Amino acid sequence: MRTDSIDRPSLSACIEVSRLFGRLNQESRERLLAEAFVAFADRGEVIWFAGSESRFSATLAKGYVKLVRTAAQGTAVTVDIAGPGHTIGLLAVIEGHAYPLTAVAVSPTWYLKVPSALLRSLYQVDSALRDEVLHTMAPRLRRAHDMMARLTMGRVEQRLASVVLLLADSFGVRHDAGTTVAVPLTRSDLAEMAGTTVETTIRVLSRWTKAGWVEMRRRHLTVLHPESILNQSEGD
Amino acid sequence: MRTDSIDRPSLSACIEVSRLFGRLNQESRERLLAEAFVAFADRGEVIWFAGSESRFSATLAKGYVKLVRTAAQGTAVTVDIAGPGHTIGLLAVIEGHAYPLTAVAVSPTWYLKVPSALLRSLYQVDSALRDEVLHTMAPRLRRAHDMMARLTMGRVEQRLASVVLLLADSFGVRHDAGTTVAVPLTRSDLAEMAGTTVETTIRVLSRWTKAGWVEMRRRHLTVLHPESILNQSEGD
DNA sequence: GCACAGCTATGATGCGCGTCATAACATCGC
DNA sequence: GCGATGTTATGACGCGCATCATAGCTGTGC
Repeated sequence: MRTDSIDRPSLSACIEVSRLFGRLNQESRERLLAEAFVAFADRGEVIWFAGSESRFSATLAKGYVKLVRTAAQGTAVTVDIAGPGHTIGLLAVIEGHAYPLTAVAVSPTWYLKVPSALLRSLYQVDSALRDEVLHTMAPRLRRAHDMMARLTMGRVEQRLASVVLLLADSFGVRHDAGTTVAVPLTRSDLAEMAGTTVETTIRVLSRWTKAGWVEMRRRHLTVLHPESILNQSEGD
Repeated sequence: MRTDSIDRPSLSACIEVSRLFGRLNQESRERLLAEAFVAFADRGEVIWFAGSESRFSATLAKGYVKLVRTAAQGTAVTVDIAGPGHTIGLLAVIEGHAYPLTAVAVSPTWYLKVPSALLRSLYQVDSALRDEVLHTMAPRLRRAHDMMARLTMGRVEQRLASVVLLLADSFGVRHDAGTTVAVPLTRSDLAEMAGTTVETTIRVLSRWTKAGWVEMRRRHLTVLHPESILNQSEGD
């Protein structure tokens, strides 16, 4: 089933949800409305490839995007995930570099496509935007360092736990029983993030399911006992 | 042997080598000269702990500092290394957060200590400084993503190779025979960066030494055949 | 309905590397 | 000089997890 264009958000809706463009001054905002446009990427579709010239940034309105680093031999590692409100490709565009990472939609995604020239000129003019850029970079750097630390040390089970909890933290929807990760991820996606294989990921997740710590339907993961999945490996 | 205070660099020398403060306007520069001061940290000394309130940033003049994340159980992971010209603690100070990482000197280090209040006020006033901050963050984020990818995938031997080559690239001194890493690192430091144990690191390095790919004296590592140490694991 | 692709699941096998020894050196302080 | 501490080095053992193989399951297109 294809996502209908009925879901298509308006230009201004895209700007609204954005942390980056949300507080733009009137003039900048109008330029954005005039020159930026809304685009769509289906699940699995590549928005841009690592190494290609940066022509635009993408501000996500609906859906989720994984940022992937592909190694020489073909193994791919997901180093970050972006959701609604996030802007990706920002640094590459502003600094005029090629995209360092490949961006792939993990769910049907609507996003605001801002041409490089426009973004750069807005960046020059609007000092509020400049501050916002820094504010969006800081947590990303911190997340990256955090994940680096968690990934380099310890058991695979711990690493998976870290990944799952980070996801629940960043994109979780809390309800009575637990927290459901809003991003629709396959075991393969999770494996790619934790730096392990699909098989091991499946094994660990079924173990957790049997223990009643998580629940999984389709591509949606619900964390019931965060402490348990974290401690199992630490304590033991 | 303690590093003598004879080596102590002047305030202006510290500012000179800095990428961040190098192009400051006259007024900002004078404030810096008036309110910042030079400090020293011996090898192994902690400059600040993760989680503590950020009171100052540090601009390195001589020596090297590792940025470490310490996990709950005590295992430490080095997520970044800074050398002369680099400024650390920047984001924490500007955003008014606690330091996210622990900073430890890996060699006798002289640095410029810039109080938070001063840095923040300079940041507000001087727009050139603001741009520089972004320029210094971008490569760090890229490096972090790069290392994340390399660390999550593959053999320990590859990961060590990545770490060593990154070091040679960032802090290498080229000469006829090869590239010598300027940072004095122990096997334990390298292990901490590659996410492995000291023993394995030693084994791998002796293997490389026997193959004639690297040379090591004291804490100084020289890379002779970069391609070999990278390919051994990939190709095989 | 059927076929096909993508995802989930489970079991057998082997080896990479973490863990636990033990010891030779180097470096520093006294 | 001496011992204390940190660093480098090597060997034995065993488990965790990647790899390979196989199969049930779910959704999508014809």
